[in-house]
Amino acid sequence: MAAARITVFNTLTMQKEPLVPTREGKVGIYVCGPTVYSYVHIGNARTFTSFDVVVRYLRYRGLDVTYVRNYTDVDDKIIHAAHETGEDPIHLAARFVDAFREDARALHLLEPDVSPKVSDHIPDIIAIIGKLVAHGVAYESQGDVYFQVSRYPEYAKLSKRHLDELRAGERVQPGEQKREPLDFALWKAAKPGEPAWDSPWGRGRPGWHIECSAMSARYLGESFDVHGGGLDLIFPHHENEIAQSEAAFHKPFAQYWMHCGFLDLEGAKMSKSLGNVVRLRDALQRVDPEALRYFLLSTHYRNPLSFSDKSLADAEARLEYFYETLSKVDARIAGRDFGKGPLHGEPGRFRTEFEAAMDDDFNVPGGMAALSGLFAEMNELTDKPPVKDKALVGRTLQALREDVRRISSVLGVFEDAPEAWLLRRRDRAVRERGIDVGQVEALIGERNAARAAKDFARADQLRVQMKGLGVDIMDTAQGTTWKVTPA
RNA sequence: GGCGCCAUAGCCAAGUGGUAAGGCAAGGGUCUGCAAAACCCUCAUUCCCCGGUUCGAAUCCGGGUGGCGCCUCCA
Repeated sequence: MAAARITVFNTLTMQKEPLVPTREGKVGIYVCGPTVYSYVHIGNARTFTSFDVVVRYLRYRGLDVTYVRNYTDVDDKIIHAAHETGEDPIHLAARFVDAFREDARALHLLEPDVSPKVSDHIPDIIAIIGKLVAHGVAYESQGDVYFQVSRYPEYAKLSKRHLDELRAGERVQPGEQKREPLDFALWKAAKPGEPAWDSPWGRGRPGWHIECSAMSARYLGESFDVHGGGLDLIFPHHENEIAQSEAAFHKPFAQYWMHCGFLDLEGAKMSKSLGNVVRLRDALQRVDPEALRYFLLSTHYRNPLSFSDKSLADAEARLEYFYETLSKVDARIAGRDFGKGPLHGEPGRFRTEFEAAMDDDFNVPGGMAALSGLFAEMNELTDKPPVKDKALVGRTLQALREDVRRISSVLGVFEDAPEAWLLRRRDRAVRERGIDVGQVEALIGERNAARAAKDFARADQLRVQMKGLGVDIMDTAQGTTWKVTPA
C-alpha cells in the first residue's frame, strides 16, 4: 500500500515513522492557519506552502486526504488591531481572511477542503469546555474558564518539558484568576467592546488554543492522523491542544505531528520588534510568485531557510530554465502523434527517484535533484538527440513531459503555459528596467539587416548597444529573440 | 538557567552506519559569423574540532566550539 511507504518525522517521537493512517486509504490533516489580524508574512507562507506540498503528495500517492486549515478570527491580537483602526474585530478579521485568500492563490496554495473560522464554531467550543469542566480538568473562575494542567499528567509530552521547569518560568497576568500558574484559559469573560457569546459561564469568548481542538474534532474526528504547524507552535499551542482534546475525549489526539522550520532574514529572526517582517503580499510584488514558491520549497521543510534577494533571484533563474525547456519541448511535441513503440532509455526513472525522495519525509530538495535530471534529459533529446529515430525521440519526450506534469502537480510550480510565463517575466523586467520595447525591436531589425549584408562589425556593435540597455539577444532558428539581462 | 535544533565545496542544498545527490558560480569543450541558450567534461579523499564505538561514521556515543529556536504573542 502506497501510504505505508511514506515516512514522516513525528515531533511526538522525534523519529521518522511510516505513515499508517487510522482509516485505510484516508488521511485527515489539520494545519494551524493564520490568525487574521494582519497580512501574513513570508514565514507563514513557508509553513503553508510546505503543508500544501504534503497534501498534494499524499493525494498523488492515491490517498483520500481531508485537509483542514483554520482561520483564527477571534483573538486578543485581532481585538487590539481593531481597537486601533476603530473597526469591528470580526469585520477586520474577515478583511484579512480575504487578503489571505488572495495571497494564497497567488502562491498556488490549494484551497483546503475545510477552512473553518472560530466565530462559526462557538457552540462546538462551548461543548468541549463543558466536557472538560464536567470531567474536573477545567474550572470556572469569575467568568473565565481555565484548564487545570496538573489534572492532565501527560502534559508537555510533545515539547518534552518538565512541569517544574515550566512552573519556574511562569507568571500570572494581572486579572487572571488561575489556581496554578500553568493553567491556561479556555474561555475568557467578556470585556466591553469585545466580541462575546453567551455561555454557561456568562458572556465571553474562547481562549487561544481551544478552537483547534474543537474544529479538528468537528471535521476530522476526535482522533485523526496528521497535525501540522510552525515550529513555534509546539509550545504552548499544540501542547495545550493535546491536553484539551485528550482530556475531553479520552482518546489519542493526532497520531503524527509535523512541524515546519523557520524562515529567517539572512540569519536574523523575523520579528515585529526588529521591524524586519516581510509580508507575503510585498514579496509577491517583488518577485514572480512561482519563483517565491520554488524558493520556499528549496530547503527541506524541517530545516531553517534563509530569505534573501539572491536566493530569490536564483529561484527565478532556475524557473526560467525550466520554462524555457518546457517551451522548447512543447513546440516539438505539441499536437504530434509519434505512434506507439519503445522509448529511449528509461524515462520513468526520474519520477521513480522523485517519489523515493518524497516518500522519505517529503524530501522536496531530493526530489528537485530528480527533476534536474529529467530536464537535462529533455534538453538533450531536443537539442542533441543521441538517436536518429524521430518518432522514438518524440515518444520519449512526450513521456518525460507527462512526468513533468505529474511532478508539477505535487510541487505546484511550472504549471503555467511556458510561453505565457516567460513573457510575463520579461514584461515585468522591462517595466522594472524601463526598457523601450520599440527601440529594442528597431535595433534588432537593424542588426538583422547588417547580418544579412554580412556586416558583422555593425551587427556586433548593435549587440553591445543592446547589452548596454539591459537586453540580451538570441539568434534562433525561429528568428531573433531577446530577454532582459538578469540584474 | 531549562529544553531542543543546526554546523556538508566560493554560495545554496540532499544524504543519518557502507565509502559525499542536485543547483548556482567558476574553468575547459561542442554548437554559433560572434553571442546567448542547451549539452558534455572538470570542480569536497572529505562532511566545525577532539576523543570513543565499529571491519567500516558526514552519519552512532561523549566532550568542546560556533549559530539558532522555544521556555511570553509568534508559522
